[in-house]
Amino acid sequence: MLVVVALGEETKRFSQLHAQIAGISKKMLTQVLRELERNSLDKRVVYLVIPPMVEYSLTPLGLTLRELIYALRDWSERYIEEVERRRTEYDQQDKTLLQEQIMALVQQWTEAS
Amino acid sequence: MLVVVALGEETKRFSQLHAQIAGISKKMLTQVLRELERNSLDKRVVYLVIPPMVEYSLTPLGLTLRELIYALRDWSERYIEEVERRRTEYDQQDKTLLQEQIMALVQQWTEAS
DNA sequence: CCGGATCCGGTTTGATACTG
DNA sequence: CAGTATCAAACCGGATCCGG
Repeated sequence: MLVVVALGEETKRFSQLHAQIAGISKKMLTQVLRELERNSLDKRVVYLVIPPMVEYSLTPLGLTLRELIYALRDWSERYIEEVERRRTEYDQQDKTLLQEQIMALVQQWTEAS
Repeated sequence: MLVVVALGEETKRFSQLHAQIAGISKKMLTQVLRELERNSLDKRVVYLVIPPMVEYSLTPLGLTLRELIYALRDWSERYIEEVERRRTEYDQQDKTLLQEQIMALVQQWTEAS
């Protein structure tokens, strides 16, 4: 998905994509690009020069999918803060419950001794 | 994702969801539902009865996400055939190449002997 | 009925080195 | 530059048993 976003409107080279997508390995990038190509979502053009040059671009089909991915990205950007806030609450709630359970155990122990 | 679609508009019980989503294990369903709950995308209501009864429903936030998921589902339904057709072509192309390579090897071998 | 806990094989991934 | 090859490590996801 990030790959489709990274491709954007333009044709890009392998190393450009690799630099643009933080933390992806060459292996994974290759794998994803090949799979997209297989599904005809992107196009791969190899120039027979030295050093090698390979360009990737979205197909018309890929472009239609990109719109949806943009919508997802916008949703994330809009709600990411709320989700993270809620998640923190949820996790702390768990922590509170755990504390209560521990306190209960301590109490039982003190009563028993 | 399928879980969000399955939840739809209504409140549903665990076993309903489990029956509705083909091939998901209880473990996975539980895991997904808990993660969604953690991100406040669904709500979990436990009734303290025997046998247990647990109901799940989408939160307002979850409802906004559901719209996007519907869009993705529609995209899939619309283009799935094209993608599969292209994929088949792509794979057969590979097979053809492989055959050519094998033929070339056979030729070399027959020439050598 | 709705899970939690544990084990366990298979897939995926990262790291590293290498190549035309 | 744009990958491929190989191996170890991490991460699932399923199967099974248990428990309120």
